[in-house]
Order: sequence, then C-alpha cells, then structure tokens
Amino acid sequence: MSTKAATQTSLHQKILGDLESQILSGVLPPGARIATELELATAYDCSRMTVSKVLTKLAGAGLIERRRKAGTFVRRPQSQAAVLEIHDIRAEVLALGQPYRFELIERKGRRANRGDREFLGTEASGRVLDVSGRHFAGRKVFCLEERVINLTAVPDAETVNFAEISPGRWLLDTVPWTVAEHRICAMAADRAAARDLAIPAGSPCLLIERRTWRNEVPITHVRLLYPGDAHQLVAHFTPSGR
Amino acid sequence: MSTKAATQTSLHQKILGDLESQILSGVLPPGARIATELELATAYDCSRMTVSKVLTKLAGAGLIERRRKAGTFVRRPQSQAAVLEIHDIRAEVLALGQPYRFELIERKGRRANRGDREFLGTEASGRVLDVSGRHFAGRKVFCLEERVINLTAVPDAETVNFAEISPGRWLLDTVPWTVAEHRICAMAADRAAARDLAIPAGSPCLLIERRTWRNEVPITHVRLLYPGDAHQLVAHFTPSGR
DNA sequence: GGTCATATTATGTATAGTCATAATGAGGGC
DNA sequence: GCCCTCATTATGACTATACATAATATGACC
Repeated sequence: MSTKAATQTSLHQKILGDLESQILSGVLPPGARIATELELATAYDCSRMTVSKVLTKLAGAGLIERRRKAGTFVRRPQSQAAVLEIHDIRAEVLALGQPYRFELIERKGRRANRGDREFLGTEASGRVLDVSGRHFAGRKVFCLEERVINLTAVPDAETVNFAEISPGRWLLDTVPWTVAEHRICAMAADRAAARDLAIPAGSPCLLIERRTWRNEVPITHVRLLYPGDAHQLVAHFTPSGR
Repeated sequence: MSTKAATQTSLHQKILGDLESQILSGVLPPGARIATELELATAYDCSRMTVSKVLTKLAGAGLIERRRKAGTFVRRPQSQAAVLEIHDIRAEVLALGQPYRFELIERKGRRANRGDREFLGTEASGRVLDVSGRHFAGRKVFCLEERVINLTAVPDAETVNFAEISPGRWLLDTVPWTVAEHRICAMAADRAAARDLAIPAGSPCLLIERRTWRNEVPITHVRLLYPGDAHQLVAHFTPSGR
C-alpha cells in the first residue's frame, strides 16, 4: 500500500504495543475476540504478514490464543509464570561488592549408589564425583554446596582442581546444560550444615536443589544451602517476553 | 507420533531444531559465527524470510545474537534463567488431590502508613486494605497469607466478601497484573505465624513475597508463608522457549 | 430431523522480491 | 598518518501472493 514513512518505531512495534496495552488495560478483556488478521491489516494499512508476525509473537508470549477459523482470543492469565534468574554464585557475591572465595571441603570419586540412581536413570552403574565446598562473601559463608557429578558424562571432571575453580563455574563453562530442574524449599540446618555455615543448628535455611541434563544425559545434581534470611531469590516478570 | 499431522514437520521447525541442537551440542560454540541468512536459505533451499524468522525466534530466546553487517553469533550462556511457575494456591492444593478451603482471619481498611509507602510510591496518602487468611489443604494449613491491597487502584476490593473467594483469586480475575516481583527466602516462624500455621515456633518456613503492578500502578503486596519442608517450588527450564 | 459432504473462513507456512538501516572496510584528500 | 566519504554487506521491516490446514457453517440427502 503506502510506501510507509519509516519513523523511529516500526509498524511491527506499534501494532505489538497497541494490542499489548489494550489487553493489559482491559479494553480487550480475557476471552474477547481480536479482529482478524485481515481486519487488522486494513486498519493499520499494512499487509497480513506483518500483522501475522505480531500475533504469532503475542501468542508465543501467551497473551493470546489463536484458533483456525475461529479467530484470535485474549487468553485468561492462568498459571502465573515468573522468570527466575539463577546467577552464578561468584557473580552474585561480587555484585554485592564483597570479595569472593570458594573453599573445597571434600572431593571423592565413587561408584553410583542407589540414591544417585534415581537421578542418573537406569544405566546407572557408572562412577560419580562427590564435591562439597563453601562459597564465601568476605568472611561470611554465603552458601554451602554439595554436588554429585556424573563422571560417565563428564570424565574430565576427575582431573580438575576444584580448589581453584568452583565446580559450578567449571561445569557451566565446560558442559552447558540444556535442561535444568530446580526445587526450592526451606529447611532447618542440621548439625553438620550448621557447623559449615557457622550458624546455630536448627536455623532456617533456603535449600535450592538443581539437577541439570545435557541432551537427556544427566550431568550434575547440586544442593545449595543458604543461611536463612541472608539470601533472597528475586524473580521478575513482565508478560509477553520483554 | 505417527499421526497424520506429524508426517511433515515444517521447514521452520526443522531449521530451528537443527540450529538449536548444533548450538547446544557445541558444534557451534559460543562466539561462533552462524552462516548468513542467505547461505542458510540456499542450504535449506528455502527463502530468506523463512530463515530470518527462525533466527529472529532464536534471538528472542537469547541463544544467538544478531548484528547487522557483522552477522549472527552464538551467545555465551550467561545468566541462567529458569521459568518459575507460581500457581494459584487453590489449583495447587486441588492438584494434590486434597480439598481446598480459605479461611479469613482478618480484614480491615486503613490509611497507608510509612511501611506501605515504599511500595505504593510517592502518591501514597490513599487507603489500603489489610487482608490475612489461611489456605487449607484438607485439615492441614497449607499456607498463611498476609496481604495489602491498594484501594486507590482497586476500590472494588472494599466491598468483596473475601470469606467466599480468596483475595488472590479475586484479584487475579479482576485486575490482572502486568509486572510482578517475587522475593523468596527462608525464615523461622515467629510466635504468631507458628500459631496460625500450627507448627512449633522457630520452625523453618518458606516466605514468598510478591508485589504486583498493573501499568505502573501498585496493586497488591502479599506475603505467603509456607510451613518449611511441606512445600516446594519447582522451576523448570529449557532454552529457547520451547 | 439427523448425518455426511462441501463451502467458507481464519490462521499457518512459505515465496520472492523491495527498500531501510547499521556496521564495516576501502579509498581519497589533506 | 588521519579523517572523511562511499560502497559493500548482512540484518530488519515490509509487501503481495500462494497454497495448506483446521474448524465451523451450510445444505443436500436419506
């Protein structure tokens, strides 16, 4: 149609913004039917492709639902999903303006036992590496780490000196994960944990368990224990992905 | 899997899958330059638009970075981000196969005080509504809720009977949020909380604080206290958004 | 009046081009 | 050498079109 005067914001951005704000402001309530691609295309005086791309993006962000023949509908906000950023511990400590240090407590290779098998799956007769250590922020213990590494998947781990580089950091650089599962809960520090964290036994702690895979192959299982109120996870959410 | 629909996966999906696995498997390491759109288009014998859409999607997912003239590069996995699903408490309890009940403890309107002001911002002289209650799973207390609702933004809340519908559910249906911020930490139950949760004082609890806005306007601030080990947050992550 | 085939409609995928924009690199003038 | 200009290049935005696919609406037939 019109050889558009490309101003600062692209038409794509404009349509996206318009629809987004209409949905979020309630002008288009959940369940409402949005104009068809063709109607929007004529309304904005552009081609259907442009509108289609915008709607595809909104659908990907979960704001709308598209059904062939039926049309496009505003989705009811259902399961609230928040993007939780899990930072590298070293970066997190440095961001607080404190000096970082990792201290290795123990490190030993062994055969996988019954407990590991649940994570490692059926083909579970291989060796694993136990690594535990403490992350320090200044003089205070920031977090306690207990890790099991699947040596079948990551044989190189056997020869790494984890006193120099924390296992989390090394793994992240060496074998990036493709799938991760986190479990977060509160628990009381048992005697051993209390000693390592230098807090009273029974104090509340935040436990983050993370299991990571790389292409279906289990890589590592880590338990991070943070002393109670000292640590906070912060998750931020804005709909439609940015 | 062998349904009629699955006979031909779209070219879009194929290219996306190919690139994704090449990046995740390390064939294309971080920093590596990906073939140009035109090269990929000829390689897959398709138009540049198709390749471009795939790359746009991968860029949106944060797997790659695109720079004009320079080309497209594999991004170094940086801040690990996990998608944390925060479910509706009622749905969560029902999913456990337990009967759900919400019990209102207290409800009272008042003027915003200094503590609220931090959240409500400068224009803070309005009224707020304090609501507290308990979510039950069967006979056990599932979670304790303390909420502050900004009555300036949601005047209707004043007349709702929260003994019938939990404030969280009502707000979700009435004023969907556009931005939410979560803070998660562990803390010991104080005497009042211990009484309401029917657990010993000092037991570890998981505290989730959530503040939500709708178009820059603060809506509500809620503290959810879960008895320690009873509750787990589960976050799952797969790169490139599905 | 109920069932099946068909037309219609709206989205989904893909093409082959145009023009715009940003960054790089090469050459020219001082 | 250094700065500036200009051509090159790869992505970015968009068009107009085509055909595929899924779901609904319609109508013929028994």
